[in-house]
Amino acid sequence: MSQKLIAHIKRFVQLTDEEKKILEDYVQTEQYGKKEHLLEAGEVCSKKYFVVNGILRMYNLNEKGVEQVIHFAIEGWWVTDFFSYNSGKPSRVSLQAVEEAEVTVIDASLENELLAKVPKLESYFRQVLERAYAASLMRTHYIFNLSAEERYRSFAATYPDFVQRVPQYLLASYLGFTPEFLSKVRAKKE
Amino acid sequence: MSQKLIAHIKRFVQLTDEEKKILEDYVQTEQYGKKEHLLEAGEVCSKKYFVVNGILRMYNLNEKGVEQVIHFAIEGWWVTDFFSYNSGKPSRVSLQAVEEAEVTVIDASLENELLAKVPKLESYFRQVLERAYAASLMRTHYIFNLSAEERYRSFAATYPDFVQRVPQYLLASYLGFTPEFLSKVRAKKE
DNA sequence: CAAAAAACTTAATGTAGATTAATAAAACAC
DNA sequence: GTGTTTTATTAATCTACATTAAGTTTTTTG
Repeated sequence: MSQKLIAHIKRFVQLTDEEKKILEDYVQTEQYGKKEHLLEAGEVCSKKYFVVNGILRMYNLNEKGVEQVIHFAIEGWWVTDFFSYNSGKPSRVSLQAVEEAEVTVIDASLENELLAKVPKLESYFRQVLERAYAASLMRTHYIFNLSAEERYRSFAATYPDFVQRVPQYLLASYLGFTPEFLSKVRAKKE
Repeated sequence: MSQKLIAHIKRFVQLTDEEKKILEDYVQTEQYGKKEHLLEAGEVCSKKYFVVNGILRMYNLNEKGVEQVIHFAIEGWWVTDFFSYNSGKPSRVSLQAVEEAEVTVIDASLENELLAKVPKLESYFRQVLERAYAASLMRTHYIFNLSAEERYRSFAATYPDFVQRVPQYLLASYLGFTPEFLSKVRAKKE
């Protein structure tokens, strides 16, 4: 198991060596190539993914058949479709590696057992979710209060490296406008 | 303490009578009149609120000084500003009762103690957050994939009662368009 | 219940960003 | 390294919704 997950957990709760060992028994590492899918819409999402390296995107299709990026996950983020994961129903979203990615995985069938053995992880996941939820609310706020151009400039200023790593049409989709528009904005002045 | 919180918790974890008693020692009930503030931007948000009755809104001011509704909380929802709550820094959002509201409150200074005594609540809050987070991601998806008019119609179809209870200009703000536009949409056909 | 404030409506005008379409440049595959 | 696919650019036209502003209805308050 990657040390990155251990390091991440350490920022929220302190595990004993014993607990770390137990954790290692319950997670696996997986590798995905560029554009490979971790989950396709229609399948049940039975795993939670921690991104060790690379970038994932969660997306789905709108009525017009256009792919809409709901979310990016980068190093140090957890992703899953909680709707599907918790209900066992087929997912309506897909999860794909934008670039080559390494992930640490926990399976739904094992999670409760793990959490029972290492209750500190309940606290860890709760805290991680608090941050993710707060960030998601803030994103909504930005969507409504910034123009498309402002959204791009503010995002690019906050995540300059990320903006370089990800294809422009995916970034445009994530920020809620067209690639053509992003192209125009970039032409103006970087 | 209201039975509604107990009932809500029961949907996620099973508390013993002993645990319920402990919980009661750590929470309080508060009552807020219409338009009364639970939290004002600039203050530190040191509480988590569970809505027993009524409607709360979380909002902040954009650069133009216009109030933007970030979130509504109705019966059975928890709200807080996690940024402020977890960091102790002043909040940038306000929390206000839209209509007379009764809330069950837990204080930040007591929460860890309570969670230590009743670890099941870690699990409860984790599960509640998973839902809230998933809902927030879905909202983002709707914002980008539905037109303003579709967003209103879909929201009104899903929450017909809520749409009646809340002033139109707040609903418009929450859905990300102007009250004038909502007025026009409603005039067309309900 | 009268006056003031708050919330809602209507209509004219303006604009950010979508759409379409065609071309160009990268990235990929054999 | 040449052909093919994927991604990015540019420009003309179009539209959903914002803005402004004036008027109306509803709610609140003393």
